[in-house]
Amino acid sequence: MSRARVLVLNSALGPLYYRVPHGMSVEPGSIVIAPLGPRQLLGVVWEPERMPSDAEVGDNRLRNLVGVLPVPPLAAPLRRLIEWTADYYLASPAAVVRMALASTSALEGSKTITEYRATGEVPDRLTPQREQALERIGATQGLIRELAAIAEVSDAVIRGLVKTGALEAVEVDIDSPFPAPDPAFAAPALSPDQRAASATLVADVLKRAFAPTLLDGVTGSGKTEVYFEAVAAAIRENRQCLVLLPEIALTEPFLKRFAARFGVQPVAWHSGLRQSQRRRAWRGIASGQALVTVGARSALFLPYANLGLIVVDEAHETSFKQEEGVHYHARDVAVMRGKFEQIPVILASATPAIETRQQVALGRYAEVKLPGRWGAAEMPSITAIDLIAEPPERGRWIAPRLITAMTETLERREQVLLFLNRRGYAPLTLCRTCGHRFQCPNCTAWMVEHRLVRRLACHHCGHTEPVPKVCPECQNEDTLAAVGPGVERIADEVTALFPDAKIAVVTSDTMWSPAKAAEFVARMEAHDIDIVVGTQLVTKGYHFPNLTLVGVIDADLGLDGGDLRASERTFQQIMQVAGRAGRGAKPGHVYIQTHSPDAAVMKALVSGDAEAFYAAETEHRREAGAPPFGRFAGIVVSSEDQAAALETARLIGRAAPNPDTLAGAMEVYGPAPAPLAMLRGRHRYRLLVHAKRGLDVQDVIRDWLGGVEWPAKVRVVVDVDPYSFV
DNA sequence: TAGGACTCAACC
DNA sequence: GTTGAGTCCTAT
Repeated sequence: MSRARVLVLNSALGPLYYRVPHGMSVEPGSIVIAPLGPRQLLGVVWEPERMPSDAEVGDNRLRNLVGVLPVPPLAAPLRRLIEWTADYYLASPAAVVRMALASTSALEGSKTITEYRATGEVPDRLTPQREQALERIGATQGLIRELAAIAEVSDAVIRGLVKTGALEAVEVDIDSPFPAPDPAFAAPALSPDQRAASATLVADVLKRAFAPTLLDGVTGSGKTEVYFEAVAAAIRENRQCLVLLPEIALTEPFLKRFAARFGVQPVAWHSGLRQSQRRRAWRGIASGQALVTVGARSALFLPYANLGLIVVDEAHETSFKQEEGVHYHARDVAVMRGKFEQIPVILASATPAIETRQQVALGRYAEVKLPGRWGAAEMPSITAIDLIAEPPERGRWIAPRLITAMTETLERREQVLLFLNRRGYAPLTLCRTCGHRFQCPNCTAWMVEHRLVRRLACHHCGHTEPVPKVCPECQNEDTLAAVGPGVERIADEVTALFPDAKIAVVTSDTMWSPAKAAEFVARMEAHDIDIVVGTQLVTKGYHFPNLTLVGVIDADLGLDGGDLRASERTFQQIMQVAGRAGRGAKPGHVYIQTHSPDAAVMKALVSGDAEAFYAAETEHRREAGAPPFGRFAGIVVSSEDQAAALETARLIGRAAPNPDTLAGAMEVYGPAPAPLAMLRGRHRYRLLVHAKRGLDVQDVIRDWLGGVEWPAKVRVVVDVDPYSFV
């Protein structure tokens, strides 16, 4: 009897055995429908020897597989990636497989619709409507509805023409193929530096071997043009490319840029796709027809038929770390996929993460450097404004020196960007009379006032409520006071300062779709905006030659919180936003407002001495045994029932392996209330595991948690290599 | 005594 | 994760 090991899409279950009925044939990777209890689930056939299994199940207990889906089996490299990801991030393989099978509709096979086209026959009875229809339709092929619209006649006229034989039905696949990018469409004139860099990357593509490379160059140095040459090389070889971007908001400008270089847009993959778009993209990717995919991190697990290159753009971005479900880091998983697929992986960044720089230092990743900015553009000057020595007016946030610079910039008819990484009007709202603060009912977080929509919003769970007229505590009217600045408040201040300037606020609240992003770009290019006030959404990927002044409202914002990467992140973020200034022929200027101009990170920004800053940061990490020299893992215990969460957290803490048995290679801190002690109505406690490099932390944690039992209402989540210490 | 809230074990 | 079975409890 033929049996198959199947990984069913059920996160709580390991692989199960099924009987393969007569006439059905499966192989490892086949996507199947498997019965499970009263239900039917998707599953993937797996090599029996590759997944740890429970006791063997006798033949008599096996149920028949229901069917095999008409799509290519998941290839071995992807199966290895799924195993590695599940293993490394302590997630269930099923949860990872789910990301690969991201479109259920695509798995059902091809679907056709009926379109119609003219046969050339003329009907016996040629009414004026019929004549008009045939004339206007010409050689067009389309749905009845579409043809009727073109011909400006009713559907009935078209159907009549079908009946007479003047139009004929054609079955068309609903998933039309993606147009092929043309590697020669608009090949740019590269600088000698760019040419040298791209030659290395192109050679890697042609070698068809695993080759991770850091593509390191300042903002505006033309990294995209350089890796586009590697993409072009892969296209010529008829192999697929994946370009990962840290945010959906960056997709739109990237699509345009890609189309300008290759003549057509690449396939986009992100969470905002419609079901039909997702289906078409998945099928194009799985068949190998879609040659270039640009996407968010979830594009990493798709079943590319013929992958030849992965590019991770803005590779230092922390948003590549998934913070829900499977807590994977897309940059690291991209490198692993490259290893399993035996293809090059390019990590492009102006401010590479210390982890990545360390891999280069160890010789595991190659490095390709681009020295200066492209063409005539110079790096912008960076000046710190000491907010203690030169404070803004009371209740204002923009210091006089920055206001002067803005005035001068606007007089030159150039554009200004003010950066503040805080959405809404003010981060805290309180009652002036009784001191009541508005807190989210579900989270340990203040409600943030959003004046544009006149609501208070929690940025963690999405809870919103109208701004009340009276204080809910003391019932006094009109006593609410906004504390601290958000982008909306800065926009108000700018309006007061420059009443004639055209101002745009750009945050995820105002730029929530690719269409909105496109609109913003168009307005910037048309100089329909003088001053942009934005969050980190505007710090990446955009190229506005007329933008010459950048003001960082609160450079200290990212430094508090005691995060191990706080300084590095601040440096990266400010370098990134500074990189928006002076990308054309005109020089750029950057002012960073700070309370601590003597902090190492501020000095590094002003002096431009990134190497010294990185060296010092790296040394700190080494001394602290922090990544990449040591490892962390978070264990977050949460429940709606606070007592149950605390109880379980303590139980897990008590069950922690004795440090002596691990020869001091691992320490456990906590449990302590997580910094966000309540999130989405769940109380949270956290344990932090700190391990030396070389210890198999995952294995230790698996053993440890495997020996502890907790009630079903308590959730325990392990975050390997955490980025968020919330 | 029907129905609801809850726990528990099995799912191949 | 989801389901059905089993248990206890309570409103009628």
